[in-house]
Amino acid sequence: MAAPESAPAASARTTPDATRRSEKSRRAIYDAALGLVAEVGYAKTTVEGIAARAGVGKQTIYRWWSSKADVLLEAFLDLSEQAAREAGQAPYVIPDTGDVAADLRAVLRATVDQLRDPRFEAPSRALAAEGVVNEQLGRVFVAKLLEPSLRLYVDRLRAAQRAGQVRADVDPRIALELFVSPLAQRWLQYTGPISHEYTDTLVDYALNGLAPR
Amino acid sequence: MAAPESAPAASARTTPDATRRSEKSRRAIYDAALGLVAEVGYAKTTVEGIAARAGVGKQTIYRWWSSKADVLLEAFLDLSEQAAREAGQAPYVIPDTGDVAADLRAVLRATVDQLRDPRFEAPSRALAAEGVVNEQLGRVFVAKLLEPSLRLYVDRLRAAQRAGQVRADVDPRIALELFVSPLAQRWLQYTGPISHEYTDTLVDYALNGLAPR
Amino acid sequence: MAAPESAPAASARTTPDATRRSEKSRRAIYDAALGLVAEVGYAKTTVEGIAARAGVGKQTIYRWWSSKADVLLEAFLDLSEQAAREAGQAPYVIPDTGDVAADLRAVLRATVDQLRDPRFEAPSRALAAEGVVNEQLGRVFVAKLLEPSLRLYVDRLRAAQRAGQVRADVDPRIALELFVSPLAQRWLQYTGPISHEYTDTLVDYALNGLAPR
Amino acid sequence: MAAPESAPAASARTTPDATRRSEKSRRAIYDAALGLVAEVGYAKTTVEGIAARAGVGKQTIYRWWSSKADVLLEAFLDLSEQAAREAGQAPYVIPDTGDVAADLRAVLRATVDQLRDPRFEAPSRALAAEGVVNEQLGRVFVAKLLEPSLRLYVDRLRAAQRAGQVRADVDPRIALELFVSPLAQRWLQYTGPISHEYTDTLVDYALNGLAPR
DNA sequence: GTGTAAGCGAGACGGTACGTCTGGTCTTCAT
DNA sequence: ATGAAGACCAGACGTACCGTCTCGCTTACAC
Repeated sequence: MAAPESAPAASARTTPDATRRSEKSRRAIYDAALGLVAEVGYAKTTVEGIAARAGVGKQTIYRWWSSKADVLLEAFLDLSEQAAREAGQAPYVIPDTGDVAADLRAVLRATVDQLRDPRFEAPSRALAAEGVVNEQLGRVFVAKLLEPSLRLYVDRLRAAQRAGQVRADVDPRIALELFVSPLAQRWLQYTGPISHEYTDTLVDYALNGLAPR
Repeated sequence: MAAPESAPAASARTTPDATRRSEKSRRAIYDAALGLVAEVGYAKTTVEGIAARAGVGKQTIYRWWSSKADVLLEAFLDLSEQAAREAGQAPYVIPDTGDVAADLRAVLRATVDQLRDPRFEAPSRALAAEGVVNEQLGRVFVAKLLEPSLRLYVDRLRAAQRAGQVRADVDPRIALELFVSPLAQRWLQYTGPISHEYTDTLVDYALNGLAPR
Repeated sequence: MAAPESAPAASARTTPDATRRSEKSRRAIYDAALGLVAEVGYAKTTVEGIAARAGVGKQTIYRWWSSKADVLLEAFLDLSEQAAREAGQAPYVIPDTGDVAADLRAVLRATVDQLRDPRFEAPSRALAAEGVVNEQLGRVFVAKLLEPSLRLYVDRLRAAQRAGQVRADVDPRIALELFVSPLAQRWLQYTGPISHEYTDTLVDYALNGLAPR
Repeated sequence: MAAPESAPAASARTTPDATRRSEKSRRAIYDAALGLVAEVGYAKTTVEGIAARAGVGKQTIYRWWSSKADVLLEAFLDLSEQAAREAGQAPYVIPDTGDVAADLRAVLRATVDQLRDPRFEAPSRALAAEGVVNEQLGRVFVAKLLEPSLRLYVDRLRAAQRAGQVRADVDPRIALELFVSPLAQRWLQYTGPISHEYTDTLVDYALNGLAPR
C-alpha cells in the first residue's frame, strides 16, 4: 500500500511551485496593498481591490497568501526590510554614548517621528489592530516586527547595567516597557498625545522612579 | 403666511421616538451581540446574526445604532455598568491604606484577574481592536471606559503625593502609564505573559526607578 | 338557537364599527391611492405611501381594507360612480336609434375616448393587471366594473334581435365579445393601436361576418 | 495630453463576458423560475427563491437579467421553443383542409387545451399580467410570443380569401381578433368559461356575422 | 358633564426580499 | 503550468415595505 505521504495531491490543494512565481506580481501586490491601506484604510481594502490595482488575478493572491491580513503583513515586513536597507549603515542598534538617559530619549524621539510618518502609520496601525483580534497574526506581528526592536532596548539596558547606570536586579525586558508601552498605548488607543517632551518625561520617570529619593 | 409643508425635519431621516423604544429588544440585542462576539469573534459577528439571535428585525438594530461596532460598544458599556452595580459597594476608587505601593499592586492584580475573565475578554478585545483602526470609536471607547478607570489612579497618586510617597513634580496622568500601559500592551498585543508577579514588578520598577539609588 | 350572524366578536378580530368611520380619511385615502397609481404606477404604490400621502395611520388602511389592491379597487369604483354622477342623466344605457350598427359604433367610439383618458388609464390598467394574476380580485373587478357595462350591450343586442337586425339564434353575451374583446385586448396587451376607425371596422366585421354573403 | 485613467468603460458597470457564461446555471435558473411560478405563483416568486432553488448565487441572476419578469420571460421563451422542438413536425402553420371554418375550430380547440395545461398556465398568465402593467415587457411578450401565433391566422385567412371563403376586403389582422380576442379575454380576465363549444360558436359568429343573411 | 370606548395619526416592531458588494473557489485562455 | 481575467456560489450589507402592535389623542355616545 502506498505511503500516506507520497500522494501528490491528496489533501492539500496542490502547493504551487514557488520557483515559477512572478516576482513582478509579488511586488505589485505589495505596493497595491500598502497603497490601498494608506489611502482608504484597512477595513475598506479588499483582496479584489488589491488584485485590481496590482493588475493581477485574484487567484494569484489566494495562491500565495491566505488572507488580506497575511498579504499586508508580508508587505509591511518587506517595506520594513527595505526601509532598513535604505537606512544603510545606521542599523539595528541603539547608540551608546555612555549616558543611558540621553540615548533612550534620542531613540524614543526617533520612534515618535516614525510613528507619525504617514507611510508607516496606516499599515502598521491596521496590522496592530488585526493582531489584537487575530492572535495568530498578532504573534507573528510581534515576533517579526516588535521583538527585534525591543531586543535593542534590552541590549542597551544591559550595557547600562554593566556601567552601573541601571540597577543590576531589574529585568531589562520588563524595564523597557516602562517607557515603550506608554508610547505604544497612546499611539494605538488614542489615550493621549505623543511628543518628544512626553517621551523625555517617560524616560525621566522610569529611570528615577516616581518615589522621592 | 401658509406653510406649504408641515414636515419639520428637512435633512434627517425622521429620528426615531426614543420613548417608544422596546426595552426588551434592546436587552436581547445586547445579549446577542456579546454572546456572538464571545462565541465566534468580532469579525464573524454580523448584524444579521445579532438580529436573528435576538429575535429582532434588522431594522430595529439600524434604527438605534449605526454599525456593529456601535452596538457592541453600547452592549459592553451596559455590561460594565451592570458588573459595577453587581460589584456593589466596593466601587470606583482605589483603596488608600497609606502604602501606595501595596495599593497599586492590589488594584493591578485585580485588573489582571478581570482581563482574564472570559466574559469580558472577547468583547473588550474586539472593541479595543476596532478602536485602534476606527479612530472615532476608539476615542469613545477610551473616554467612556478607559479614562474613568485611569482617573482613579490619578486620584490615588495625588494622595500619595500629598503623603510624600510620590515626587511632587510628577504628572500623575503620565506616571500611571508606567505600570498601566505595560500591562495593557501585553494583553492587547500578546507581547508577554500577564501575572500578579509581573504587575508587582511593574509597581516596584515604576516607584523606585530603574536607576540605582 | 342563536343567530349565526349576531355574534359580536367571537372569532374575528373585532370587526370595526363602521358608524364611527372617518369619512375624511376615507376620501383622503382614495385620493392618495389614485394619485399615486397615476403618478408612479401600481407596483411602486405602497400602503405606506398611501397612508403618508393621505396623512393617515397605516392601521386606518388595514382596518378597512385587506390589501393595496382592495383599496385601489374601491377607490376606482368610487371614482367611476362619481364620474357617472357627473355625466348626469344620460347614463347606463346604449342609445337605440333603430340602427344597431350605428349605435354600436357610437358607444365603442366613446369607449375608445374613455380608455385614453389619463385619469382612468393608470388605475384601470393597474386593476386589470392585478386581476389577471389575482383571481379573486379579478372576479370582483369583472363583476363590479365590467359586467354592468357588458349587460348594456346584451340589452341592446336583444332589442336588435327583436327588430330583426341580429340573428335570433345568437347568444348576445357571446356576440358582444366579437367587438368588445378585440378592443379590450389591444388596450390591455398593446397588441395594436386603438382608434375610431378600428372599432368601426370591428362592428362591420362582426355584424356582417367575414364570409362573403 | 495623457489620459489620467486607463478604465475603458465609462458608463456601464463592466458588461459580463457572455462566452464564459455557465450554461448549467442558466438552465437551472429557468427551471427554478418556471417551477416556482407554477407552484407558488408569480407574486410569491422571488429572485432569492429562484437563486436558492437553482443552487446559484443571486449575483449570477442579476448579472444576466434585470428583474424577475425578465428572467421569467426568457425562461418562458425557452420553454416555448423547447415545446415547439418537441412538437416536431407539426409546426408553425394552421392546417388548410379547404374548409376554413373547420380549420379555425380545430386550432382554437387546441388553443383551449393548451391554455388549460398547468405547465403553461401559471407562467403565461403571470407574464401576461406583468405585460399589462409594464409596457416594455408587454411589448416584448407580444412580439415574441403572441404575434408569431397571430401571423399563422393571418396566413390562413389570406388563403381563405384566395379560395373565396372570406371576403376579399377584410383585413386579416383585424379579422382574426374576432375569435382570438374573446378567448384571450375570457382566459385573462375570467369574464367567462372556456370550452370547445364556446370557440366553435365564436368561429360561427365571426364567419357568418351576427346579422341575418 | 363626565366616563368610556371606539377610531384615529403615528410609528416601533418582527419579518422578508430587495439589489449590491465582497470573499474565496473554479474555469478559461494566453503566455 | 502560471498568471490575468472574471464567472461562479455564498452570504452579509443597509434599505424599503409588509402587516401587526402599542401609544396618546381626539371624538361621540351613554349615563
